[in-house]
Amino acid sequence: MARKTGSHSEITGPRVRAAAERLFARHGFAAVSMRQIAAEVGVQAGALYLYTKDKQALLFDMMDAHMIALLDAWQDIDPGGRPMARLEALVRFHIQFHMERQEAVFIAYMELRNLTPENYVAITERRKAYEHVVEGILSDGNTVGDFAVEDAHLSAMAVIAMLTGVNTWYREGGRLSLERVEEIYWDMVRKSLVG
Amino acid sequence: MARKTGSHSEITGPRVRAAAERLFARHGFAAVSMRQIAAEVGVQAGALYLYTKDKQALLFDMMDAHMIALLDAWQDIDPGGRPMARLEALVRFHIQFHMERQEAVFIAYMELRNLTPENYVAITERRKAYEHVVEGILSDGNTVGDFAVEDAHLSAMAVIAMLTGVNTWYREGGRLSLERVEEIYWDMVRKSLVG
DNA sequence: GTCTATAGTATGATAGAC
DNA sequence: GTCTATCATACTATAGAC
Repeated sequence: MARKTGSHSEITGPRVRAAAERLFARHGFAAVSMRQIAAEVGVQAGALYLYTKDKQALLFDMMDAHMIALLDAWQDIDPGGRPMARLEALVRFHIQFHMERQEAVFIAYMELRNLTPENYVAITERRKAYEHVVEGILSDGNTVGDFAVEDAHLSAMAVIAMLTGVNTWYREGGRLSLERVEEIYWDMVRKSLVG
Repeated sequence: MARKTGSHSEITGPRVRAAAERLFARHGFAAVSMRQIAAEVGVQAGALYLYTKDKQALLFDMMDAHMIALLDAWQDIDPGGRPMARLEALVRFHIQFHMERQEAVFIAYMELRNLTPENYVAITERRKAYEHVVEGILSDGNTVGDFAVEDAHLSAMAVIAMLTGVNTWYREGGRLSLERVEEIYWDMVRKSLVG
């Protein structure tokens, strides 16, 4: 019992980050005030600075955590083996991971321009690392004959844009289950990459 | 010579809209002040209200004009005839149109959440009209045997996301000409939609 | 048509009481 | 750890001079 009564650092910290993520996703980083975030958490504006250096750090930390989570999760799931099998796993993983974190994904795409130059570089590096994963699978697939793409980088960008686009239109409880969506997207992706 | 000396309404109005578009695209609607727009144009902040009702109207008007331009331009270009030919025309048109108006496209996607509820509905209706164009071509293509898609709406959304994604990575003077990019994207789109 | 001045309010961040 | 109070600054929009 070394901790003081009334110390909620481990509870309030995550709540601040969650509130900021929700509000940034809904209204945009620039449109949200520290007072709004504080109100959502149930503390005063000044108290937020116990959990974050400033508003910029709040944004950067959540974007960086998101990108790291994306890269780590793929590392864990990557089945290895044939490029065709790896890409199918990636398509399903990408759709699931992005649908489960709609708010973080939204922020990661929309708020790049609100990062300081150094923070922008850091996040862009992480994004490139993910794009490189996809590009690598397509290149390998070209080599072993699983795919026949003219330009692995272009095709990687096309595939990523297509998959992330699910977030903009899919709504739970609609006509199609997410599993069905994964199925059809994988079918489209596969066909688009073979001779 | 009915106009007063010093009257520049027809000149300043468009300059205000152009400056706003440039600044909103670069920094985001919420992050841009009326003072910044005025400075860019070379007038005082108060003078902007001669050319727009308020900041919201500035945003809505540019988004609405963009969506109308998109729909009108396709109407003019649509070759009719077989769905396969129409879709190829649309793929090339979409890439070209969106690449030529990067700032307007960026705003149309990013600033939806900064529209008032009524304005949001209006823009969303225009967007749906465009999506309906693509979906219609795919449905017709299913009927006449040009395409074999399981769900025309899903495939329309997938195609649109893929094509608009070009804006996020293509840079003029890079490895590939835009014509080459159109070629490869059309190849991917076509293959993804046939048996 | 554009200016200056200003009303009224909100902002990010900090200092110091408890 | 959280509060209140506050600094210094910025904001949108309007009024009224020219």
